[in-house]
Amino acid sequence: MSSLTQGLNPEQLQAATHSGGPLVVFAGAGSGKTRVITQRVAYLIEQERVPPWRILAVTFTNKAARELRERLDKLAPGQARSLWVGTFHAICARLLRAHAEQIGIRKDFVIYDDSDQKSMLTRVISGLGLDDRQFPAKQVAYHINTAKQEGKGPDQYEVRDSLTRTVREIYVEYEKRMAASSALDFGDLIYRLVVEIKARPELRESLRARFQHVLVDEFQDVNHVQFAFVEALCEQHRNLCVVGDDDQSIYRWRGADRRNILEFRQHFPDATVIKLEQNYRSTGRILRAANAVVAHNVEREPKRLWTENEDGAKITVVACDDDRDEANMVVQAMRMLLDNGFARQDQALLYRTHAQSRVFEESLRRANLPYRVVGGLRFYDRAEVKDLLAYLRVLHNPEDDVSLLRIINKPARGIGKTTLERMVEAATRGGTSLHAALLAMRDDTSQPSAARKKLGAFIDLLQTLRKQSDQRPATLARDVLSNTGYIDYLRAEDTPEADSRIENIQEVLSSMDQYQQDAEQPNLTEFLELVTLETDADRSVSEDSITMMTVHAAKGLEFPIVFVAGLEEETFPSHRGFGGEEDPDEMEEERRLCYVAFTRARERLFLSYANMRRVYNDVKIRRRSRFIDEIPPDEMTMVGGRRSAPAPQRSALGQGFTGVPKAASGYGGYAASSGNRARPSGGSESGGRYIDRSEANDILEGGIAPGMRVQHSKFGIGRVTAVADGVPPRVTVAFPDGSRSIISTFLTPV
DNA sequence: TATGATTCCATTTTT
DNA sequence: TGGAATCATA
Repeated sequence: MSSLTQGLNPEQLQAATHSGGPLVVFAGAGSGKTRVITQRVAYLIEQERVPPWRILAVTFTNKAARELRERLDKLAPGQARSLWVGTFHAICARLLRAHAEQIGIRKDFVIYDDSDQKSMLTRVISGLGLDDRQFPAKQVAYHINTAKQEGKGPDQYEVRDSLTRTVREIYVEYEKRMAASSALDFGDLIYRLVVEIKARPELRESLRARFQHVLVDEFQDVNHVQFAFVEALCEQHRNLCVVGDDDQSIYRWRGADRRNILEFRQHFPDATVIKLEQNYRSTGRILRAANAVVAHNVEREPKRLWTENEDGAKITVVACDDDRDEANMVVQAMRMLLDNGFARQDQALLYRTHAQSRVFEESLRRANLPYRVVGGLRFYDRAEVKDLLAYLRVLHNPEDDVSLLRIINKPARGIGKTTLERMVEAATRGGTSLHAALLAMRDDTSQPSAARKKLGAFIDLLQTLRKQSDQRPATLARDVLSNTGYIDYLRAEDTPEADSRIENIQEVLSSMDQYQQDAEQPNLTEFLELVTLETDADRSVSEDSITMMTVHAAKGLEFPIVFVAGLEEETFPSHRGFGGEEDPDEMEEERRLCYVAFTRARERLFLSYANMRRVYNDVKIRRRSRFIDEIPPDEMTMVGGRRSAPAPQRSALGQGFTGVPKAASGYGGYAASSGNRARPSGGSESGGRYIDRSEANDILEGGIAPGMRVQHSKFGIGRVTAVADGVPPRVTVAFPDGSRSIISTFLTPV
């Protein structure tokens, strides 16, 4: 046991070795949460002798699940394999398949992702003769998904007005079509299982008997059905351990309910409460800044995060003229850091919305710095990837309407709109799948013979594929590509994008090969499920590049250097409500988001904001974010704000910047430190208004540059005449009564 | 059926 | 502003 729990602090130890009964762990940012969960699972297996297959650990991402398994494998070799670890969705999908017969669904049901769901809804809405402008699929999807999160089926869905009445109508029809397609959407995976658990005592008993201990990570972001699921599993043995941080709850808009963790003690009055408050990740300054900001929230579990780490450098706040200026400042600082021995993968840039990434991408490209943008379009969402998967899905489960519709005329095989409309109509009327309608239509002599022939050819194609394949995913996929001429169809486009599409197809094939090697029993069902439940962040491998992502995507990650950009009112915190009144709950969530952003940083935190920002078509004046003002002034250094931006060349930027600005000697002449681990491959060129070396140095070393007016507590106000390298830099200042050399940290710009 | 024009949309997005 | 999706037209 001692080897198992070595190096844990008393609270961590208590959490890891808690033997049973409800337990809630409030785990602040960087408090070693993952470690505790892993150690706890190991403890249960090794000490309490709980068989691994009777332990269920729920994580919020597939990546977290993988990590947990890997770590556990080191702690308790050989035990990790049979442990139940996964996201709510993955776990529930697995349980639904295992009990499919009992529940009365196809064992090989497909999982519809958001875009599949939207296609289905679009069809249902127009099938009901409704105006799709009045009832956009996206909005209806939101209502249906919310209902499922709250555990409400069409029957429980509350009708309040004419809109909800129609939504309910759509909901009913949608469920019918989903059933005909043997498809489940994301929400269904959990909702459906909960419904069945409630309705079927024998299922309930078998699930209860199966899991002896349940652990849930990121509990602050659990929604109602998810909680109901967990509660149902633990009702008897009550061995439920939940871990989370209410300050890091950032998915309220998706149904996450912080009350689940805040009110855990009401649900389980005998719950043990443990708070992990020691932070092992960040410097004192970063932690104090993050704490100070989040302390402005009213509704939170009181806690005091502390650290034994040293204070570290002050947080640098950079004021910029506009968004382009901001991008240049940040990139310049990144280059300086690279010169000072930090690697590219040590640095991350976080922003509130994806839209902000573009300017930075441009700047990074100009600076020749490799970067990686996490999120945005999921790999498996690319059209060509979806096409290939749709073929596989149809071959595997012909009833999958959405996939069938997607591929029936791709590549074009002369099955036109009218034919399809008739088919859809027949399927809806008969309550059958499209596939059934397709077969019937081919055999219906009252249909035009040309159409019947084309349909017949398509049916034969599917037949052939189904027969000739040995059903291993990769083989099947290759057969699909060759028999349908899909690659040629792409190639025929003859565009540069087509090439990258073909590459993407190749990547799918190789991921299939990989899967076949890794999986115990490779099969199409499992592969398809894996692919729909996998996100882009899950696939991302760390390369030697700077990482850019939204704050949401950064949750759970950490970096030595973190830049948070766009700290302006309206941007971060994001929008306010319509009437100008801001919603306090929303503002608190924004503040938590800010807390998450800051606490990703280990050593250095850079914040930036722009006084002017392009928003869609026009330029808006921006005010610095209140979150900056909530940071204790002592913890930060303000840089910039004094530069006026003449930049006549700015307009030339749009056409692509080619020349090297005249002033561009500063960066090239910079004396690099000896500890270089990575170097920017670019030359000394930089785009936009050039930031000279002293300015860049400001950003890094505390905002002191020649020419600036600075204040010293003893000598008063003076002007900087020179800055010498060093950390912190020594600054020569001309005071009224003579020149002095002073360490920059004793100076404040005025 | 392929293209160019037009229109629509834009917060975050663990699954 | 920019991109994706849908529409119109040859």
